[in-house]
Amino acid sequence: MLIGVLIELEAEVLDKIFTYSVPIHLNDKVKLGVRVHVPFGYQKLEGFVVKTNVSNNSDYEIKDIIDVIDDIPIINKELMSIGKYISDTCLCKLITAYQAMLPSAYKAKIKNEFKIKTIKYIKLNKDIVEINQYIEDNKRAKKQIEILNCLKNTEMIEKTIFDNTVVKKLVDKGLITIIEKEVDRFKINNILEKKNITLTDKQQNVANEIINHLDNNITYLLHGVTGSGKTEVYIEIIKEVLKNGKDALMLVPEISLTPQMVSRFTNVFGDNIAVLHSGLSNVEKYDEYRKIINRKVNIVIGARSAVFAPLSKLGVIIIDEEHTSSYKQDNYPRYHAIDIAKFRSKYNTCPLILGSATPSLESYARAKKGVYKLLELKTRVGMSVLPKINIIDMKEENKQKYSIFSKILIESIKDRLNKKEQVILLLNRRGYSTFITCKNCGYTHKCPNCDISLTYHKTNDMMRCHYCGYSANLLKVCPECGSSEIKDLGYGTEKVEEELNKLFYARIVRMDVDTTSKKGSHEKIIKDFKEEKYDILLGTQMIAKGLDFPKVSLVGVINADTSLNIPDYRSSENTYQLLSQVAGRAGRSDLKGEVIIQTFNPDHYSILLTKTHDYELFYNKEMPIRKMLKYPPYYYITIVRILSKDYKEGSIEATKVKNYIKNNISDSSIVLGPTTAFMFKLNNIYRFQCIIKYKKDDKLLKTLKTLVNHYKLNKLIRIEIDNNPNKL
DNA sequence: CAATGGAAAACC
DNA sequence: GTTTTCCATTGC
Repeated sequence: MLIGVLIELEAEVLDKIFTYSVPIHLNDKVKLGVRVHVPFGYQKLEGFVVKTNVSNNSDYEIKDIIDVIDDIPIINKELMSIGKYISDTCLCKLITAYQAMLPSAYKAKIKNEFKIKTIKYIKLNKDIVEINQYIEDNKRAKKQIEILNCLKNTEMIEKTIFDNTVVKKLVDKGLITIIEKEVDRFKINNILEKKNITLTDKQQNVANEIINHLDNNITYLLHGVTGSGKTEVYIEIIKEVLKNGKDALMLVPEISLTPQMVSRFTNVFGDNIAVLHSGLSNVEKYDEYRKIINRKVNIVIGARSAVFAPLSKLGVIIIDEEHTSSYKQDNYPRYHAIDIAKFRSKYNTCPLILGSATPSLESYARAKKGVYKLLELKTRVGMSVLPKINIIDMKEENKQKYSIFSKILIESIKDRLNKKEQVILLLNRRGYSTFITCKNCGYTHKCPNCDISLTYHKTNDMMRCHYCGYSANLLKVCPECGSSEIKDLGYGTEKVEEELNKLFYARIVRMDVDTTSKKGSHEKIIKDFKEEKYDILLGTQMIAKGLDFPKVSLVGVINADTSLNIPDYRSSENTYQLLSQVAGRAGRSDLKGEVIIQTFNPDHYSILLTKTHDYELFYNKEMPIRKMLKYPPYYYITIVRILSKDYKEGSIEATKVKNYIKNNISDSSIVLGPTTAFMFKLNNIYRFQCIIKYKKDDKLLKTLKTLVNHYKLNKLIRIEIDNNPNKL
C-alpha cells in the first residue's frame, strides 16, 4: 500500500505530502492520523499519515516507511479537517497547524520521551489455605510472613513499602504476583466543599432553552452579570449532554482556570474530567490527553488549545468569558478558539455557548442581529447584589498631595481590615516603576532589542523588558548627559505592595506574572487567600476574572487608565470589560460589595458606565464610534505584517505589499499603511504593517495567499497575517 | 583547470 | 532539518 505522509520539518518547501510504501508486516498498523517514522533523504523523521491507498503516479523511487509509532490515530478525521481549516484561514503550513493542535507529547518530532507512569502493587497468587500452609512450614522467614499477613487482609499493597529482596523471593515461589497500575501525574485538588446546587428559575430557564436544542449547531451568547451563576447553568447543560451519551468541552481563560472551576466540576462529575492548560507540565498534559484519546473521560476543561481536544462524540462546547483576548493565539498560527469551536459545533451538530458578563462587541452585535441566540441572566444569585461603584478623580486628589492611594481608598481598606473582610486591589502593570528617565535631558532607558522602555523590578534590582526578557542594571548615571538625576516614573504592583506595607498592618499577597511563574504558585495564592491567610490580594488583570471569594467586600482599582491609554481601537472596550470584571469580585455572598476606581479620566464613558452595571449602555455608546471609524464589528480587520532585520529593506517591501494588496482586493475594502507596528522593533526585528478593513471580500484570501507564497523563500522579509487581531 | 565556498535544490 | 549539487570565483 502507498500512503501520504506529512513530514515534521518546518521548511516552507516541504509543505506538501510525500508518498511512502508500507511493508506488509506494517500494513495492519497503518491508519489515517497515526505517526510513522520515515526515511527522508539521509535522515529519519516523524510524520503523520494523512492519506491511505494513494496511487503511484510518480517517477521517483518510493521508500518504505520504517515503522508505525501509534496504535490509535493522533489526528482523527475531525482534527484533520480542522487542521486544513486553520492552514487555509491562517495561511500557515499544514504541518504547523497540526503541530499547534497537539500537546507536545503527540507532536511529530524526533525526540519523544513520554512514558506512562505506573505504580507496582503486589497481591496474593494462591488461596488462603496454601498461604497459611506456607507460613506454617516457614516459621523462620519472619519478613516473608509479615508481607503475607498484610496481604491476607487487603486486595493489594504498594510494592515499594516492602523490602525488594523479600518480595522477590515470594514472587519466585509463586506466592504473590506483581501488578502494574497506571497512575495520573496530574491530580486535581478539590478546594471546595461539596454543595448541592439547585438552579434558580432564571438559570433553569436559560439551561432549558439550550437543553431543548442539543442537536442543533446553534451558537448562544449567554450574557449574565457577574455572580449570576453562569457556571451552574453550564453544569446543568453538561449533565444533560452526558445523559445523551455525548461529551462536553469547556473552555476557560487561562487566568481564571483556577482550581475553583475544576473543583466545581469535579464535585458534580467526579473524575470524568480531563484538564488541559499551560500550568501542567508536558507529562501531565500527556496523561490528561491520553484519557481523552482512550475515551476514559467525557468532559474536558481547558484553556485555548483545549479546543482541539479529540472528544469523539462532542455534544456541547462552552466558552466562558468569551471576550477574553487569550482565546486568540498570539503567535503562529494565529487561530481564534471561538472560530475553531464554531467549526466543531458545525462538524458535530452541537451547540456552542459563549458566556460573558461583558461580551465582546462583535459577539453582542451578532447576538443582536440574530446570528447568535442571546440568553440573559440579569441578576445575581441569592441575596447578593451588584456592588456600588465609586469613581475617584485622581486629578483632584493629587492637587493637595501626590499619593498612589486616594483618601477614600485608604479609609475603606482600613475599614475592611477592622471588619476582618478581604480586599482585592487591581493594578494592571507589573514591576516597580514603569520607566526610568533622566531629569536633566529626558533620556529614557529602553530595550536595545525592542525599542520599548524598560521596567524596573526592585526584587532583583534589575531593569527588564516585558517583551523579550532582556535585563540590564539600573542606571546610576545618564549615558546621554552624565547627569545622576535619574528618576523613576509610574508605578507597578511591586511598588504598590511596598506602599501598602508602609500604610497598613495587613497580610498582603501579590499576584502577577512575576509571583506566579513557579508551578502551582498561582493555585496556592488563590487557595491561601480563600482560606483568609491574607487580607489583601494585589494583582494585575489575572485577578480580575472568574474568582469567587465570599469574604471580599472591597475592590480597589488603583489606576484605571493603564488600559485606556493603550493606542488601540479596543482600549475603551478592554477598560470597560476589565473594570466590570474586577468589580464583579466584590460582594459575591451576603457581604455588601463596594468598588473604588481611581482614575485621571473620571468622565470617560468606559469608566463612568461601569457604575450602572448595564452593558447595553456601554454597547450603545461604543458602537457608533466603531461605525464612524470603520472598526469591528462593522468591518473585519486583517493585519499584514512585514518583518525584516533590515530597516530599509522592510520599509521598501512594505510599500510594495501595500500596493499589491490594494490592486488585488475588492474596491469596497480599505488598505491602510504601511505604518510601523505597535511594537516597531521587537527582538531586533523591524515590524511594518498594513491594515485591511473589509466587510466581505472574496478576493482577499487568494491575494494574501499569493503574497505569502511570494515571500516564502525570501530570507530578508517575513510576512505575517493576523485575522481579527487582538492589537493593532 | 582544479580547488573552494556559498547558495540553491532535493529530500517520497 | 541535512546532504548534495551547482556555479561562480579564485588561485596557480
